[in-house]
Amino acid sequence: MRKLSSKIISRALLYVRTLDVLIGKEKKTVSSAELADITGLTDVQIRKDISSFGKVGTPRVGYDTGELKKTLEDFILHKNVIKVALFGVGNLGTAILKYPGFGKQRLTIVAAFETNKKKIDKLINGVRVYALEKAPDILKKSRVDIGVIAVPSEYSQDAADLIVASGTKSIVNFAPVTLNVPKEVNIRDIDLSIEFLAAYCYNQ
Amino acid sequence: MRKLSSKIISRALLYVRTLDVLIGKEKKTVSSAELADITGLTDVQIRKDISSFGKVGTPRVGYDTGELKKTLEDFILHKNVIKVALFGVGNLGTAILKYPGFGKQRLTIVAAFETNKKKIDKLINGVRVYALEKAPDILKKSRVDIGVIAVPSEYSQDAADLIVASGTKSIVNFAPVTLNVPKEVNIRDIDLSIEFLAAYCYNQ
DNA sequence: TCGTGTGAAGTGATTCACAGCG
DNA sequence: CGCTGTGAATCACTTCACACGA
Repeated sequence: MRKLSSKIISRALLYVRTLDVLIGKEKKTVSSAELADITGLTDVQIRKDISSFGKVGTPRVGYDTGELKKTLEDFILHKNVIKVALFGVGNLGTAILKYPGFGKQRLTIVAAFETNKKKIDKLINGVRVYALEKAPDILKKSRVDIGVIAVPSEYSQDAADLIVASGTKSIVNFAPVTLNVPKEVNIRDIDLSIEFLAAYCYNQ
Repeated sequence: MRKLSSKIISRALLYVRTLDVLIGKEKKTVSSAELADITGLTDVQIRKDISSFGKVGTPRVGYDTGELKKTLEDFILHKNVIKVALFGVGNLGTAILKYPGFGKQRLTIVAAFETNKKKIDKLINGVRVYALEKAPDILKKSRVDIGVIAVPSEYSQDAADLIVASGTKSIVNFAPVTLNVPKEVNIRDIDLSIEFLAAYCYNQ
């Protein structure tokens, strides 16, 4: 199996999200043109993407919504539960803990880590907040798939080091800092300032 | 002037962020190789990007940090203050209001809108929270550059409609929904579930 | 005929290789 | 030399055009 590009993966996840809505509406089949209409992409691109996961469409009918969703999820996720560990329970971290969308997408936050004593040992939306020092132990026990960094910039590299040391190979970084990690670790940077400005600049 | 791609813009903003740090450290000049080392990109790409904004480097010395930052900012931002209006003051919206990074990047949140009466008229981090119904009036008065959608999915299209009606041409959307807007409006979607899963999938 | 699947063509982005300049 | 700037080549992605199957 060849490595899928980051772009195809993001679109595939968008298809899964869309199919989820359609399935909720009891829609049994969907054409690439309908998916294109909902997602804002083109029908050809959607067919091309889907074909790279193995063919599942029926000419003149389209795709079976449930089957397509399962095909995509199985192909790109491989497992039923993706475990997340969160570093930093400030405003953004708390927002992530309370984010309602994760359940549907097989995502579970298994632990959060903080240095602020007032927050340690609290339970937020069912997730336990631990002292940062407990991270190595806890990460060793429950192998997590993704480490999320929502700590202040000064501590973001420390958080990254903890995540890397635990063997986790994927990081989502909200700190406006470029982190140093081994090349086998994948980082997805989300710098809110850059995202906002990029949205604006693109139209200038 | 030709239209810059979204990718170049994001990288340029990353250079600005990096230059900001270097300037804070009193560094006067920087080479493309150093920038490459800090940002994780290649030196050639950085030179190519910079050259598309007009040449400013000196052979054997590199770029003047202050001058380069100014060139990039002036070229892509065009103005000194980028105004943001926020829709939704839930967990994520509050995190955005309290996000410390905006000041440095010429971003200012000028108003927030909510339906929850308990939050209306409050001041969060210096930003006034208004009833959603006030949005058309307020947006008309203070022309904002970016509308940020952090409301529950069900109301995200309504928020988008208000933003579009006000004449704002850039939207950052955190709701896991594909919004319908005229083609001259640029939307940047940030679906946390998709971002998290994409970070994970890319390594599988 | 309608909608899928896909090789081929086209477009856009990145990397290479090297010219130019202090 | 060391570092920038850039045409040329390569690579990646998207769109086109059309074959095929129910």
